[in-house]
Formats: sequence, structure tokens, C-alpha cells
Amino acid sequence: MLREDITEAIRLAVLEELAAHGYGRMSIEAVARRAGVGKTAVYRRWPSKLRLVIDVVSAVAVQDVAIPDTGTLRGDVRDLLGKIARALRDPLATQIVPDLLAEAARNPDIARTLEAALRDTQQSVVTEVLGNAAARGELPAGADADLALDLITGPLYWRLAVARTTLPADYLDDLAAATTAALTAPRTTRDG
Amino acid sequence: MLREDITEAIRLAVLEELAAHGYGRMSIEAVARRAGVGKTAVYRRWPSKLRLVIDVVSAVAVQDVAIPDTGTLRGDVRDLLGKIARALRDPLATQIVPDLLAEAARNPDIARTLEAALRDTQQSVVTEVLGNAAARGELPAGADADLALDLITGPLYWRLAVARTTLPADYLDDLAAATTAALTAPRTTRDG
DNA sequence: CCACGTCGGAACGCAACCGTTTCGTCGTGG
DNA sequence: CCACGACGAAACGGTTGCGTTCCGACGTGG
Repeated sequence: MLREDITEAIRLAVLEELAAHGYGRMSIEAVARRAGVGKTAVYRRWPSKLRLVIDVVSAVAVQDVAIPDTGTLRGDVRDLLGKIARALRDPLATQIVPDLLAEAARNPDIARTLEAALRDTQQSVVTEVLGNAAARGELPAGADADLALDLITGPLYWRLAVARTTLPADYLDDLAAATTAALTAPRTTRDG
Repeated sequence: MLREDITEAIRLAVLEELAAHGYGRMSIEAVARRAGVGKTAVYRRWPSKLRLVIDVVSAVAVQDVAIPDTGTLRGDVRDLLGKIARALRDPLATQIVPDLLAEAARNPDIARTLEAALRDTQQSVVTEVLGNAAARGELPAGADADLALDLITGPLYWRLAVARTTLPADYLDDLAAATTAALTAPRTTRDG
């Protein structure tokens, strides 16, 4: 029977090593060292660094997002932005996510894991929020959920994970207003 | 006299190694191997991997962006989005940029280099475009250039460098329309 | 109470890379 | 035409990590 406390210590050590050195430089030896555990304990559980990381990341990322229902599109968008900002402000996430995304460009297994963890959950939430707005008449039906996700997630991700600057007061409110305007803007020629 | 053709071969090899393996896994030995060059030739030019990468990236990134002047805010935004999309579609850039951004979270030197290369040049362009729009009366004066940059760059970066999905036809047009709406949206309570 | 399996620790042989040094070759500037 | 310096190649000793194996200690389930 594998000891669960040790498994958990290894999982935590993996996250810390990922944040500190990135996937490329992360070594099993360093993970075991940080967890205060023999290398044997790690290899007894996972066959490779890739499987180890995929398992740990999957375990962390399964938190599903509650669908906001504030009664207005702008309120829902503001709610989503707040949740995304909180998630991206977690120091561990801010270090690890960009690193794994970069690694995903080379590694289909990691790409698939992140695809499932990041995009799919968000996609359904956005679709729901757009649907509610359409039902209230705030949006024409059949809005582009892919574009909407880009509009909602992109600016905040850029700001917090890429540029890494702090958020001024009212930033999220301003961004929610701007994003809502973007979502309600009429499409271009082809279907209008 | 250092031979310039060899310097150039090393620079190219660095970009290719960065794309293939990332900064963390990139080794001087592999760079020299790929360039068909002795390790000595590399160490004669740069003292460390960090300096090497910073020099190479700086050299590549100095391309300054022409400021669009189409006569409308939406036209200018569309023009910028096209340029950003073209830059982000370059396979080398798409592999290297996210990787270096992740590394920048751990390495102040790289962070500073990218800050100068990416954000500063874009910042001035956005400020100019907003100024022109304000002069035409399309925008209230004193718009938030930081927020504007996030709105313009974020969704495309998310789409092309993070989610890495292809762009549907008319995507850039739709995005330009949405982004323009976002830029012209009124701010929130504090100054309105 | 005993046997099994996990534990940490240490060592294995192997590979990659570090940054430096030495060597003989080549080509170019003075 | 000659000396200087950059060139590629090879080897240096040292470090780190790989994945595996063996060990004695511990503790828990049967």
C-alpha cells in the first residue's frame, strides 16, 4: 500500500519545482529531494517525468467553474473576469501555466492535458453565459463562442501572465465594460 | 577578426534550438553542433547561454512597426491585428516567444529584454493610433493606452500562441469590429 | 507475530553538458 | 610573405541527471 502522505508530498514538490525551474529543467532527483523522499518512492508511482507532470497537473486543474448568473451580460462578464484574475494571480499558476503552455507546443500529451483542463471548461461556461444573454435579448442568437472566449480570456491573460503588470483599481470594471461592448458589437459583412 | 558568417550561423542555430527544445533545455554544445561550428567559436563571442540568447533575441526583435493611418479607428485596429497575426504565425516566433516569456518569469534579464522588445514598441504604436482617433473625435481624449493594448493584443495572442487554433475566415475582421467597440466603450463610474 | 511491501539512502554504469585548454590548420591583413 | 588570430576537433575533470539495483529499517495487515 503506497503511503498517501508521501504521494501528496511528491505532488506538491512537482508543482514547486515546475514553478522554480520549468518543465525543461525539472528533474526527478530534485523533486524527490524537495519532497524529502527517496527517488524510489517517485519511480514506484510514475514511470516518467512526463506522466508525473501530467498526473499532477490534471489533479490540480479539475476544479470546475461555477456559471455566473447575475442577470446582465456585463455582470456575468465581470464575474468571470474576477475569477480568471484570481486564478492567474496565484503565484504557482502564474509561473507554471505559461511554462507548460510553451512546452505543449512540443509535446502533444501535455497539449492535450492542458486543452482539456483550460479550454474545455471555459468554453462551456462562455457558451452558457452567451446563451443566457441571448435569452434576455442582450445578444443576437448564434454568437461566436470561440471569439467570445478569446475576447474574455485574452486581455487578462496577456496582462497577468505575459506582461505581468499589476492591475490598477477599477481595471476589471473597465475591462468588463469594454469586453461587454466587444461581445455585443455587430459582426462584419458576411452575415449581417 | 571574428567571421561574420559564423556569427550568423550561430544566431540561426540558437533560434532553431530554442524552438526545438526551449531555453531550459538548450545547450551550447547543441547550438555549436547545429551551426556546424566548434564550441570555441561560440565561447569566443558570448560568455554564457543567457548573454547569447539575449543578444540573439534582441537582434531579431528590433523590427519596428509602421504606424497605420487608414483614417478610421477600426481600419487602424484591423491593420494592427493583421500585423500581429502575421508575426505570431511565424512558426519560429510561435515556439520561441511563449517559451521565453515563461523563462522571463524567473529571469530578470530576459524579462527586461522582452519588455523592451515586445511591449515598448507596441505601446507607442497604440498610443499613436488612439491619439489619431481622438483627434478625429472617434474617442474621448485621455483613453487608457494600457487597457487598449491589452484589448488589442490579448485575444490574438491567446488564440495564436496559447490555444494555437487556426483562424477562421473573417476572424480578423470580426475581431477588429469587436475590439473597436471595446475601445470606444465608455469607462466605468469613476470618471464618467 | 511474522512476512510482505514500502520506506530512505546509497551506489551503480551511462549519458549529456559544463567551461577550459591544447592542438594543427587555414586564411587574411599588414 | 609572414605572423597573428580565428577556425574545428578533441580531450580535460567536474557536475548533474538518468533509471536501476541493493540494502537495512520500519510498520502494518493478515
